[in-house]
Amino acid sequence: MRECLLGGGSKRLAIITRMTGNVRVRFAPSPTGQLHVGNARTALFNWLYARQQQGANILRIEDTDLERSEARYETQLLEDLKWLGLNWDEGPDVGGPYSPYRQSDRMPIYQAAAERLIREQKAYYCFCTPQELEREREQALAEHGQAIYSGKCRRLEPAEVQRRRDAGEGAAIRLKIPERPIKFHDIVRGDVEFASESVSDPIIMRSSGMPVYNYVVVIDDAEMKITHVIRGDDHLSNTPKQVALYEALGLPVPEFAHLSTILGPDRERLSKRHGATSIANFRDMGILPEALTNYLALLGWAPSGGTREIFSPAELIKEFSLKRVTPAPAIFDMEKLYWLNRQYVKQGPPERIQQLALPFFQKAGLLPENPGPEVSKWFARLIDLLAPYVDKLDQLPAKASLIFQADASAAIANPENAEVFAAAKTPDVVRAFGRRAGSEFPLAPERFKTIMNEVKEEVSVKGKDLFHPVRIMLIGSHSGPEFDRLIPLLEEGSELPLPVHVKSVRERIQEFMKLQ
RNA sequence: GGCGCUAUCGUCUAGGGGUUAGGACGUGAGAUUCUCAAUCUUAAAACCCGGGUUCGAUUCCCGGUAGCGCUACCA
Repeated sequence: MRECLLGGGSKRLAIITRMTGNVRVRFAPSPTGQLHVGNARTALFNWLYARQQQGANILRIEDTDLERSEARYETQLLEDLKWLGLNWDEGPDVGGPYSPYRQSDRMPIYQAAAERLIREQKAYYCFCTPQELEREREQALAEHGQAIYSGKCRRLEPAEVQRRRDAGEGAAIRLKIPERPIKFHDIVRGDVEFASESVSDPIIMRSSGMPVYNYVVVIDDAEMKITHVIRGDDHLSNTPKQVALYEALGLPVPEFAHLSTILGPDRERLSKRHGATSIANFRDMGILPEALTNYLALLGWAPSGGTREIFSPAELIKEFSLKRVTPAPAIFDMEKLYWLNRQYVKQGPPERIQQLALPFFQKAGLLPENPGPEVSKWFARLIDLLAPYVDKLDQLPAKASLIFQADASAAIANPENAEVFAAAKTPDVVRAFGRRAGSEFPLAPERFKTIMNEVKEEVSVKGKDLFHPVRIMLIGSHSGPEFDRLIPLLEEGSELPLPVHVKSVRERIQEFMKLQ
């Protein structure tokens, strides 16, 4: 498709865009740090809309801030997006009909457009120095409370401009903001209007020749034929300047959809100090990408009816609607994300969960780098047993300590077990069970049941008083999974070539009895 | 300070001129289980305040308040 699109010429392209409904959206991150949930949600909404409308999703890298942009962040960004399952049709890595897709590679385009605006007298050179501007701003603020550029250089005679330019005086380029209200439509917020007096003539080119964000974003969106600008609402106040730019350029203004901010529990904009906020953090915790996209979709959007919560990416594409996006800021609720993740861990295809869980065990040194089929089969059952106990995959190795770690003396010393040891019949149960099961290997679940019945008769205990001491002997705690599933795992694990030896039931009992 | 955006349970939200204001997370209680987790049932929990419009506002309008954003030769 891509080849035919590139090779087929503009006629072909026109046909394809018509077929695809013409919707073109973009996600335009700056490679200045980790991809963070707020931006990921913007990326998700763009992707959902593009896929639903069968339009194009474009990835553009906004790296005009050379000081803060780093190539490694760009690489990471692409990886994080892919991990989330958000793909793109045009971008710096895959190219596309509007290449290049990295702003630092598009400087001549910005330069040419700025020169055109100057020529058409829609923009002008501004010779004011930063110090002057600072002084003016303070004065304006004191006088009428508005820090608006005076427009001093706007009124300069052409001859003087020419003279100062020729003399080599540095100048930035400013756009003329028209003297009428600037209106635009926002899909999330409705009609928005800004009075002209509240919008300053913005600098579009710095005196260094580097273009400014609010300018390049418009040039790029226009050049790339973006039809819907879906982005964070921190850009809402910038939008009138951008609309004025589209108009000055004589280009169609796109539809806007400004998404509300995601806040931390303290109602402050979500940031690093709130803990895990980057996509990489969530991946490392063992949050599934589909759980994260599901949660993010629910932050600021709800299906009509508002009762369903669990949506696969395909279902989101089907149900999503920009018109149903809520304008109010939302607080990020880690607990709900965990709950959603648990649903995916429990209901997801077991092979997928095992595959995602494996690295956590390898990192903990509990499983080999290349587990053979025997080990894999055993591991699959281990995950099956443990999955209902966790919210996120990184909790799995700790939960598995009941399999991998058996420490009889720690079990005896653990204050949580004190109550069980204090029970009158506990020593009898330990002795009776130890005598019978301590020499058997492998212990079959049916045999275990028989033994438990015998112990029950001999000591005349039942329920907790019977089961708790036995469980402590086997896994060091009075609570844990049911024996039917646990015991075979221990017995089989003890014969497997694992980096950490899994003790069999017999070994566990013998160690425990020694300490009695 | 100015400009803009926002306002339903603690949180995410549905709804909308007349509703027992619905769902989910979390919390409490109960059921189940030898136990824990999971699961199921159940309870408590909300329309920011003041005016207007209206027979009737939580819903529409205006104002206030609060929160957030922008107010850079950052993005």
